[in-house]
Amino acid sequence: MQQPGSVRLFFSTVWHNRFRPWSSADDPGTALITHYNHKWTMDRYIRSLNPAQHEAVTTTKGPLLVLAGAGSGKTRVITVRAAYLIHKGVSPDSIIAVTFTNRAAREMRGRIITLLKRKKKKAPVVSTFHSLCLQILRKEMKHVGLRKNFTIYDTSEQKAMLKNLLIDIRLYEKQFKPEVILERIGRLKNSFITPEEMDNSGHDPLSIITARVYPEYQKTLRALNAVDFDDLLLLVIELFRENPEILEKYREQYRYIMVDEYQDTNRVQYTLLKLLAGKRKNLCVVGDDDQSVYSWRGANLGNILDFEDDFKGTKVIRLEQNYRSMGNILEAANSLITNNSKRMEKSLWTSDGTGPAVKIMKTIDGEGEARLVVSKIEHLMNSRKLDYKDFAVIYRANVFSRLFEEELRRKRMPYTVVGGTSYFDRKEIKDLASYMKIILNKYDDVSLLRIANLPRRGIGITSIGRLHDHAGKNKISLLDAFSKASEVEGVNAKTALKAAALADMLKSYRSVFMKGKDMAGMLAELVDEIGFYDHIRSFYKTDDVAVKRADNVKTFIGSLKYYEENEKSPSLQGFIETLALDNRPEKEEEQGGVTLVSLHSSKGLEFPVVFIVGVEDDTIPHSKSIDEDGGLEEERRLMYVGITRAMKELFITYASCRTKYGTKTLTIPSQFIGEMPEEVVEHIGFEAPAEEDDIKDVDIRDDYDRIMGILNS
DNA sequence: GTTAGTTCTGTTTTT
DNA sequence: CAGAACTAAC
Repeated sequence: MQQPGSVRLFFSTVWHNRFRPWSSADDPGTALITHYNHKWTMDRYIRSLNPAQHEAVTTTKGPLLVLAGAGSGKTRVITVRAAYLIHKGVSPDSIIAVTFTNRAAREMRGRIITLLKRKKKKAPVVSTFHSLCLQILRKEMKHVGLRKNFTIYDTSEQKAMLKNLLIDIRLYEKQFKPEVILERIGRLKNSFITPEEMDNSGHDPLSIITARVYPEYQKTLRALNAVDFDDLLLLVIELFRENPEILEKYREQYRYIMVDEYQDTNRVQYTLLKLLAGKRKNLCVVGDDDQSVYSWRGANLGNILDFEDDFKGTKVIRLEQNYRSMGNILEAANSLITNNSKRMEKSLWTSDGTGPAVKIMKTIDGEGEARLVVSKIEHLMNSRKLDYKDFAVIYRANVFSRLFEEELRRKRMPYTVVGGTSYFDRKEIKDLASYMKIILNKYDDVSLLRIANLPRRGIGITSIGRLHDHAGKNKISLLDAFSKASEVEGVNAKTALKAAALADMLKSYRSVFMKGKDMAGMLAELVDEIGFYDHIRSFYKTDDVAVKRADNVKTFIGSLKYYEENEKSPSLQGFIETLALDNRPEKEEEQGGVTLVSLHSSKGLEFPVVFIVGVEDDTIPHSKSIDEDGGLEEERRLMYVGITRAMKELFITYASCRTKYGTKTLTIPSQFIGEMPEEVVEHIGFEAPAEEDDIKDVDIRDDYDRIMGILNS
């Protein structure tokens, strides 16, 4: 039942906390929980929820679909629900919460732990789909066709492997790039089509090549004792289907399943959930169809739209009260999203004030846009006593970040770029990781190929090719072929010696690493032995770049050390898996600067002041998306996600001229701008001056002051 | 086997 | 324009 009194009390507390003028972007839930931890009991947590949230938390049996609009306390529902279940006597071991990203998992785990602190109860498992599956595979290894120490291939390794394969079977054609074929294969795998069931009736060349290559691809992966990301889930599903008793074991184990960001699940993940839920069907999924922006990656909106049909007796709960954004922002978002036809009807509301209008600003070009946004941030910081971290600049494509980075650097303002090239994707890191992978898994030809002549040790592609062929013919691993290089035809004695030496070295490191003692020290030694720093110095022409790359290597060694010190039973395999599955540096600390982030990765974040930039036709919606089925609607959802990140103030900017691929192009404003109601927006035409000091012309000066006046009022 | 010059191609991104 | 990938000449 509803508890009006306490609801009121709770929200006024939150409001107070949150709307202390320009307070930080803390989530109200977290802030409250940490702050009042000492006196809030579970009962009060429960009563502090609004009626819909309350119902979601206390409905513990059967299938439950929570349609949670942006900023409606979705994560809070999951965390409090977990705590509630435990409070009701459910063992923490019986509960599992599944997320997509490690970031989300970490955050959720942290919040649940906070909630449970008083009770000193063990926290339930919070895991991503992939790490959950990896764990299961590891435990049930003997039932799966994998050998010990198998390797997980990331996208680039997948690509490298496929390319080699294509060359081997003489199907490598430039017009059919490995990544395109890989995408096809991925689609097949995620539709549960095995190589044997492959439909060979395709007519176009790409289909023919895919049909031909897919079985080989899968065979090769197994030969290399490797799996790709899709396999992690598929192998578990296969395991469950072939071994009902094992499935039963996990069903008994995980009696309560919760899924976050359910709109992002693909068919395979959904199947896995169905299998795990079993007859009990204690499956609680939380998501927002309006925030589904990953369909290009296989996310299936059908999963959310069909949930009710698939699980008979599903209880559907809508969370429509928004605790994040002011009225005008919400209104703009609501109005925009109603232009989508395929969606579950819901409408966000707030009991908060309307707040300032959504400001739409036009600038002459991309550079002017950056100057305008940055100077606007400067002004707001001073006038509203805001911090750098209260601002976010959100763009459609990562290339946009550069303009803003340059401008922020020029003004010496701190900033953090979210996403982009990850630290572990750096070449030098991947090189070292390949060394570690081949040391761990001697069948991992892809890794050996990568480092065979890196640093240069005189083993050229011709010799490598011969060794590779030899390995293929004799059905031995490439590493073994290296060891016996002298027996291989066409490899000259000198080269053979070098190859054998490399193999020896790798094998000797294997025994050392396997002891699991001071692996960081071992790695440092390895780096030394192969002369990696010299290699970096010669590879990168300029000194400062080389120094930076060398620093990355040191950081990498440091992260291994960190791993060893913080892991209960550290192992080489464990570290490499962390690398593959949790692709983030250890210290992902918020540096407290202005946040630069793509629309996609802004999902789940919130900021008092948000600038969505480059809101032009062909950018949002992106020209490449509109041809695709439902592409426009997905782009609209993307815009919706961006808008709903803003708490207090939202700026939407576009430039009338933009440099694309080195040429200036005239642009037109995005159609989405017109889809927001006139009552909540304010248009400001504005040409940013090059620099405040450069303004000599009085007219421009006046104009600048006038518009700044409007903006700051 | 290595290196320097040339062509091509540009979303989004987690695991 | 800029980075990757590829080709042709040392």
